[in-house]
Amino acid sequence: MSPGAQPLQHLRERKRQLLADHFLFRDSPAASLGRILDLSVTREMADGEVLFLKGDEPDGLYGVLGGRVKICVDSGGGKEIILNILEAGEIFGEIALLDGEPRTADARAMGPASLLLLRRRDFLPYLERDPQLCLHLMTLLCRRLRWTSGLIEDAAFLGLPGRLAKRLLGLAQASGETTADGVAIGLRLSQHELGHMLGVTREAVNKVLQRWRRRGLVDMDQGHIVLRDTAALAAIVKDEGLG
Amino acid sequence: MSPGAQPLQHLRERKRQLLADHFLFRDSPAASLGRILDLSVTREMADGEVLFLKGDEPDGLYGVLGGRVKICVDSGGGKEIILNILEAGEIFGEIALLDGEPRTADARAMGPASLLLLRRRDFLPYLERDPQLCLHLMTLLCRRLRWTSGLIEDAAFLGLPGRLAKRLLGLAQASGETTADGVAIGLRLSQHELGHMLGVTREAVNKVLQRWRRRGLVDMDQGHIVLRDTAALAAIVKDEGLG
DNA sequence: GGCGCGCTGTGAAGCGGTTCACAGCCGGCT
DNA sequence: AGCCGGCTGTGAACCGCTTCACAGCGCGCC
Repeated sequence: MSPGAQPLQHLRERKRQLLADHFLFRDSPAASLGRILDLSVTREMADGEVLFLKGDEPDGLYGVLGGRVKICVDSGGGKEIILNILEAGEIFGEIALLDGEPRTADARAMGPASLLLLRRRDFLPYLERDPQLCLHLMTLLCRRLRWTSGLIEDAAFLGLPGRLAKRLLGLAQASGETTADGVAIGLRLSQHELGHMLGVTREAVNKVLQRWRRRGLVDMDQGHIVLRDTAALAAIVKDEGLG
Repeated sequence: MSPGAQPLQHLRERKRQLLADHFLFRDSPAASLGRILDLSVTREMADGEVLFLKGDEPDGLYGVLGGRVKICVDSGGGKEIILNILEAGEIFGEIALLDGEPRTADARAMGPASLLLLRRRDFLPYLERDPQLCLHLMTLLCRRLRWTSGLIEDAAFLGLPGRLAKRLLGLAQASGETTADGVAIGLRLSQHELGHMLGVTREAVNKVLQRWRRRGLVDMDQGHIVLRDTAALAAIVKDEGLG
């Protein structure tokens, strides 16, 4: 169980698992997977360490072997928005991989993390000869596009309570565990970070959560949030949706 | 010059031009282009006519032969956001083409328009055997992704004046003509539509524009907007960016 | 232990944009 | 001509979120 103490064979096996389990490489034969694996590099990151910054020249495609990575953008004046938080098993960085333009956002480790890197110059030539993989990559891009369009819609149509409820429900689905009291969100997120995800201040998030706690919709315990009434939260999203 | 009176040869030629000029098919040999052309269908639209709605099953990839098409989303309660306005020569609808999921937004004609349609079932098999085209399609998706990420950033970091200035400068670049007074925006957009592009009300747009007109930054004349001082507008964008 | 720091909780004041209400203007239609 | 509908211009009231200010709490670190 103790990470870092594993021999090299295990590392390669972890990398293989990551790729094999991801839908990008679902249809790749074992031989191709092996060749891709040979091209891959690993990188260990400390808490808060920067992987790349917006504007950087792209290096390649990343996969999360362990830990979490935050994708975010900073305005000059201290403001920040968190576009996404990626967990083990997820792959990111496709945009700059494919078009070779500078990165569109920052990536930093949240807590220690270990990553897999497929360098652009190694991977691209490979990609050109694998139409199946191309198609999967396009599906991935489509997913991202649907996700970002969704964010734009939500920002335009929902108020803070609606967006917060929607996000909490999403987090619960992605990493929640159901208990007697309701669904506990696995991720430990500060209210500050929640605010950054929604484009509002920490205080605004707090006030909504407090209101909901008094009404019994949620519960908070040292940073962990428990959704006690997911139906009511879903209703808040829906109500605000109709203007 | 009179459209609609053209013989069929000219129509096919217009379609060929659209495809050949678009960067998606830049590297396609003439033969492939001909075959794709054979698969394509045209469609004439009246002002305001609906091409498809959010949630519809996808039919295929569209190209604008003439006129303009508005890509937008409606909330239940009358609110609307305009995600994009596409002009002749542009191609859209790739997301649903590629992943086969329901459409993410509505598309309607702004004024009469004529379109080209490549049906999904005809085009997809073709695509699978053309890795070069796949790569270009991915580049297109990347561009869209960069565009939508930009919208999210702007919404989070800029106030209304910043977003408006940025959008006007963008429109000027895309369809502006430089005159003695400054850059006139070719597109005739109502303030209502401008508001929908920025996620604010028509009144808010008006008040900002009036302020700028009094300061000599812009001029308005029956719906046409002239940017008289693009440098000052760019400065507004930049200033708010570090806020 | 005690100190400091980062997170949480809360209220007061301010502001940006909405909503509502109304007036003028232009173009199209009859 | 006269009317009507859609766009523009403008002010007043309202509201949601920000900003600022401060207090408490838990945890790690010296």
